[in-house]
Parts: sequence; C-alpha cells; structure tokens
Amino acid sequence: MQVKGAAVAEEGVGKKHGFCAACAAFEYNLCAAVSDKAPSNREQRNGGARLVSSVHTIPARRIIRHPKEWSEFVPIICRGWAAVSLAALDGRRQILSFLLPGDCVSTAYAWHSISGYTVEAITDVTYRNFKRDDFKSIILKYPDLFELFSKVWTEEKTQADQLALDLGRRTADERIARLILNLADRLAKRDMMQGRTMEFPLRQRHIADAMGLTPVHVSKVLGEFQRADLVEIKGRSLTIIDTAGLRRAADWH
Amino acid sequence: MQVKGAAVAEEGVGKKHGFCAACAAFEYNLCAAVSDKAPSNREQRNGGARLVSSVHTIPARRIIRHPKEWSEFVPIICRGWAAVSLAALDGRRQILSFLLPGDCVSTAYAWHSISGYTVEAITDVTYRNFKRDDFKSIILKYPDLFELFSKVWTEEKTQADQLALDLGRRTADERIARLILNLADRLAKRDMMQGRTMEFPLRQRHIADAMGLTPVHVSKVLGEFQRADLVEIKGRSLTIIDTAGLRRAADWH
DNA sequence: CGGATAGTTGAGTTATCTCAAATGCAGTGG
DNA sequence: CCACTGCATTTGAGATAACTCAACTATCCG
Repeated sequence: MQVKGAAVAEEGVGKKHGFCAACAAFEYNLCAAVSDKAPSNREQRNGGARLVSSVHTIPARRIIRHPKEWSEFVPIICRGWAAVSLAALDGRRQILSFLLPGDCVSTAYAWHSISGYTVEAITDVTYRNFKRDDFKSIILKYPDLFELFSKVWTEEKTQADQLALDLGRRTADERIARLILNLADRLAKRDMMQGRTMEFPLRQRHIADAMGLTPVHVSKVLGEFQRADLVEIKGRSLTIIDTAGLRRAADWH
Repeated sequence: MQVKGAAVAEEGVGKKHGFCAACAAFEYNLCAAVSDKAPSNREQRNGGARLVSSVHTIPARRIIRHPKEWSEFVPIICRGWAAVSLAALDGRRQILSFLLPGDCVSTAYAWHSISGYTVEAITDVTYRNFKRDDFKSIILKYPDLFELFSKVWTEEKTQADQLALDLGRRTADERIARLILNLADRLAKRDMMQGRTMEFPLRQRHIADAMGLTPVHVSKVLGEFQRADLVEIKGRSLTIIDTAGLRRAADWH
C-alpha cells in the first residue's frame, strides 16, 4: 500500500487529522513529549516524497514482533494497546513500555534492524509498517521533522531511565501508582480519557511484568488501592477517584 | 579552545589516535557498540568544520553536571570513570550508567538541553565539552558520522533496556555478576584490561545504586563471590578468576 | 454448559533491607 | 610519626516487602 502526502484517511490517528500517518504519529508523540502545539499542516511538504507502508490488524494476545525477527519495517501503532518486552534466557519477562496509538515501537527501528524485543498486542491492534529506508530518508530530508523525531527519541530515553529508577528504587505501591498516573497522562494527551476514567485493558500480569512484580502481588496492591478509594477498576476501565491520594502514593512530582 | 580536524593531541582517547576527539570518542563507542573495525582516517573530512570545545579536569566525587543545570554543552569523557544518575524526591538514587573514556554522557545532549540527571566523577575525570550546535551540525553534515552516532544512540537505548530487565527480573547475584562482566567487556574494547584484571574504582555504594540494592547487601554478595573464587578484589582492582563460573552466576548469554 | 484465562485470598518462605557495632584505610594537621 | 576524622567495608541479628504455592472464585467465550 502506498501512502502519499495527505492521501490517507485512516482509523485512529490518521483519521483524526487527515494527513500522513507517520507525521500524525510523531505529532502525537511530540505533544506527549514536549508541548501542546496543535498539529500543523504538513501535507505539501511530504507531497513529493513517497512513504510506502502497509496496515495490519492483529487480535489481542498475538505477537507483532518476534524477538528473533530482523525486520526492515518501522511499526507505528494506529489503534489499540501493545507491549514491548525483553526476556531473559529462562523466560523471565520485563515489559519496557506500553504502546498507545501514535507510538513507534522504538525510534531505534528507524536506523537499524533491531532484534531481541517482543512486541505483543494487548487489545486488538492495528499498526502501520513503514519501510525503514523510506522512513529514514523522509526524516533526514525535512529538518523540522527530524527535530520532531529527535524529541521523540529523547522522550523515549527519558522514559526508559525513569523506568530504571522505578524498578531499582521504588516500592511496589509506588510503581503501580506511577504506572496508572503515567498512563492517564499519556491517554489524556491523546484525548482518550473520559474525565477521570480510562479504558484499561491491562491484565495484572502485564502490570506485574512491567513493574518487576508478581501478578499475585499486583492483585494485592490493586486491592488495597481500591479499598482505600484511590481508584476504581471495573470491567476493563479504571477511574481515578482520589488524584491527590494516588499522587501521594506514587511519590509524584 | 578550538579543535580543528586533526589538530588535537590529547590525553586518553584523543592522543591514542591523533585525530578529532569527538570522532575518536564515537569510534570508541562504535567499537563498543557494533564491531571491531579499526578507526578510519577522518581528518580531511572534518577539515573544514570547526568544533569548539573545552577540556576540564575534575577530582573524584565532584559533580560534573547538576540535575538542575540546563547546559548547552555535550560532555564526552576523556579519562576516568563517571556515573550518570537519577534521583527521586526523597533522595533515593539510581545510577543509570557508568561512563568510561570515550563515552558521551547521553547522545540526547546532542539535540536538547537536558536536565534532571546528575553526572558525577568517580575517579578524577577529564572530559571535553562540545558546543551543542556545532556538534549537531557536524553530525548532520557527514552521513557516515551520523550513522556512527545513531549506532551509539541505539546502543545506549539497548543498555537502558537491559538495565530494566536486570532491575526488574534478576536477583542481586545475577545483577552484580552481570555488572562486572559488562564492565570487563567495555574495558576490553578500550584496551583497558590487563589480562583478566581491571582497574575497579567503584565503591560498593556505586554498585548498590546502579543495581538497585543496598551497600550492605552488595558487600555480602561480593564477599560470596570472592569466597567462591569467582573474582578477586584487591585495592582498587578486580580480577576475574573463574570466567565460566561468573557467567553462570550472571545467567549470561 | 464447559474450559480456559484472570483475579482473589491466605499461609508460609525468602531475598533483601535496616540497624548497629566493629574494623580497616587514607588523608590531615599537629 | 601519631592521633584523628571521615569514608568504606564487613558481619550479625532481626524485620519486612515481595514471592511461592495452592485453593477458590469470577469472568469470558465458544
């Protein structure tokens, strides 16, 4: 499938703004990373360049990227939630990040064939594969697109570093509270919050794998949080009831 | 101080190869990151561009970068060991990486003013500050220098992700064994190993802060390792006695 | 309805932490 | 050269956060 300039009207990200999906993705990420600047008009700029990409839809629990795969595509999430993880030899898993619509699995994919990471759909996911070389040259061609990209890149690193701080130095309660607040923030930037309520498709084993804990323990902590009226989890959605309390529990800035 | 092409003869990295310090640093990092390719001749290429930089030397334990500082310089280590860390509000610290000669504090510094990180000298350290804008434009000007840079960047991210896996999913023994093996690898790439012996200036609190543990516990683990004849630590140097055993303890690939 | 996956709860275990005291060791000033 | 101060390390005893195991319940989906 070929995408040229403003030619794509697509579900989720693409649809919303009605221009090139890759740019939309980065605009999203830029918002998340840096400011609230409204997406600008980028159509004519990419008018000349051709960004080859293909859309895929995959059901929940399915693998999007296998750790042994050396792909030459840059995947960007259009709809749904996914998880990027790393595994030790004996199978212990660590989830490095949850991907939301507009997220790139990793900006590193833009430069090199990467392997070792597992990307897994949490909900049904639709994503878009960009050919690395095209992606790369588009980014390098337009300086402010590159600027955007480098911000996303930096933001990605910041997140990774914060994760290390969480895993190394915070208690289970703090970690889980932070995860919730973090997700709430990211969803808010995407207009995916209904007030204080968010869609929350994560299973407790996802939370456990992301925060270096056991599902059993996650259950206990989440139970406490609910009994303390910090949050309410019902069905597959989560409502933050006591923001201040949750922040306190999270040792939030 | 101005550095132009091959004009610099400098201690450590620079001296060894006798060409532009920034390139040398990246060559080093490239070696560490990707391959063993011998540094190529890069003089004439940078002949036209001017890279402004200044050299600083700082005693052990002193801060190189304060978390509240928004600097417009990209610091690269020339000599000595340093640590990059992040702190929570209440002072809990997580060391994200140890910097060796040739390392850039973070490639993210090349694009943005970053704050929040502490960089601290472990031994006496001499480092070089490059003006960000110059640094940036040099990198963008020469495609294969950019290629190099992107590899370092990717490697940095890989390390951060592995750290998360370590902190989230591995035992104290594994973490410490891996840290040692990791450092040995990195030092070997820099020709800084004498056989199986390396200079080892880390205090146990550095190891603790890097691996999300307590100094007390680090002491105990290190004690076991020595009693089990895996390593020997004497003065400020460490010798790997039983590589296979240490690897086993580390759950090494 | 049945079979799988997910979540809850309790009891007992363990890795790691905290506290504290003792020792070593390096640099400083008298 | 010695005493002194400030760090670093070692060691032990006791505390605790998080884990394991296991049984039970709830939820989902064909």
